[in-house]
Amino acid sequence: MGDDGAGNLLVRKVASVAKLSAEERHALENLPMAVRAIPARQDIVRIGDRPTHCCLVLSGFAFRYKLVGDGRRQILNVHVPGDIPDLQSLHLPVLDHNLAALTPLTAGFIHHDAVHEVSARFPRITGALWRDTLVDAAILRERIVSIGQRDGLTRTAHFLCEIFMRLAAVGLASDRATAMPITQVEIADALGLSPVHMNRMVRELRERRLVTLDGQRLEILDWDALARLGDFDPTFLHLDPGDRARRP
Amino acid sequence: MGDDGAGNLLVRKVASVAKLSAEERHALENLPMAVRAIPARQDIVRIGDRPTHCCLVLSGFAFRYKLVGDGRRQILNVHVPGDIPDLQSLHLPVLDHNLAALTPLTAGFIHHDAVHEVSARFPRITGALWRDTLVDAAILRERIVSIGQRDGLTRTAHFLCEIFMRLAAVGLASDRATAMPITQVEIADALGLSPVHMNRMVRELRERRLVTLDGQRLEILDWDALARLGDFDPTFLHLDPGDRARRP
DNA sequence: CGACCCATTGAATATAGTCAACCCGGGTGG
DNA sequence: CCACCCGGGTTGACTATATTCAATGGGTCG
Repeated sequence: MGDDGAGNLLVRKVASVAKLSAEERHALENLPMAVRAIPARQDIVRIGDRPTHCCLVLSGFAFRYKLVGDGRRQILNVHVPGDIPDLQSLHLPVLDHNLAALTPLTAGFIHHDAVHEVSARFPRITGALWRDTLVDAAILRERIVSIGQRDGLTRTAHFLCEIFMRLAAVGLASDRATAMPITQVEIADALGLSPVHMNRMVRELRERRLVTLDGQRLEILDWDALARLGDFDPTFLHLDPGDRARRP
Repeated sequence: MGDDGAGNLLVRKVASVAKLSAEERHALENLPMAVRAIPARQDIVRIGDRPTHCCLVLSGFAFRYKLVGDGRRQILNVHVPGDIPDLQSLHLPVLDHNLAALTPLTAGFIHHDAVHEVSARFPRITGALWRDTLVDAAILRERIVSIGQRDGLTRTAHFLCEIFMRLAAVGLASDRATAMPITQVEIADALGLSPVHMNRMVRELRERRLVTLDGQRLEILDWDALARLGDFDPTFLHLDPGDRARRP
């Protein structure tokens, strides 16, 4: 039941939207949750599945992806601690994409029934969860814009800004650096670029002294220049003012 | 209050998810709704706005889009009658994209308060509306896959399949044809292709005798071949079995 | 040590973008 | 009534961004 962080991530997420009553907080903290460790690169749920649980990322990164006819992979979104990547399975019974661990992961699995129950008792919790899926959609929209209209370099800069801000919003980034255990191949698959081209874009950003990125750690050397180059406007993240203040 | 179709579109959408009680049906049918006609190409709400109403498309097409730094436009999704394109404004107060009429449009505007109220009284209506935003997100995910991984021809074929099926699902397509008043420039902006290239893709589909498309009407000449070419699997539309049966 | 994954780089190629021109139909105004 | 204009569609020619192919090096882990 992990009160050492597990429930708190949920409480925090919901509390960032609506002030919680003691009752609501109690209900969230006591949601029955099965905590599991998942090795890197392992699928958690697959396209076509009918999940019975929601998956709350406790530590590590997860990602969702789809494969196309000729075997190529598109990564849809990367998920950081505090995210509930498959929340949509509450109302869309069959999964239309895969969810996998990007790094070694600990995740809490909460039965749909339990979520429905809390949600029925506390409308504001429903609202907060719904909102969470809407922010996910907003991120998807911005990704469409990036892939559809921005060139490789802009796209890459934008992505790094986005991930950095999302990590900062959950307290996982320092002023200018954060753990970022994601390979170039994976970023490439997320941005619709080839791995080779991705590598060149990363090199370019490095040579321009905007970031360092080594597969384990992302360091922002010049946030303003990076955001300008990446055409990055954080509105789409719908961060609350408190989180937004944490901008580097 | 338009019982001549207006409320019914809502009733139908919700009823396709959960069997409605007489009470629920009554509440939906009597949602106060301001019906307005909007000329083609006019913005309805803009990025940065804080909408107070939700917009239900009654007839005509709408679309959502974003502009990037250098003026290019990315169309995020096209909306058909029955859609509520800005439902997310219920929980995300500031809009992160624009909504506009693609064709002359009639739309019903329902105050957020009214939606919240019905939603508070009838959890299944909440669920159905939430679900609606989730299907929108599923469409966005598939769009990411298309733009990120599929070449121009595949992408175009996929898009035509998608739109056709969505129109068929709301009864707006015959066996093999449907009204489709969308220009090539708009399809191009939706798929992240240049207008010139879009034109060539349309020509190619026409020359292969898969579709005819003239800016007013889409006719499917060979659904199976088109779906195969477009790598189209309708799972992501999350249509209910009844609608799915209407496959051409 | 060898296998493997990831990063890196050069060279050739391809898909898609840009530029520019032309056509057509419909609406407008002289 | 006809000339003009405008939006949308169409096409050719050229260019560019990004992909593919191929090869190499550096870690890490059995």
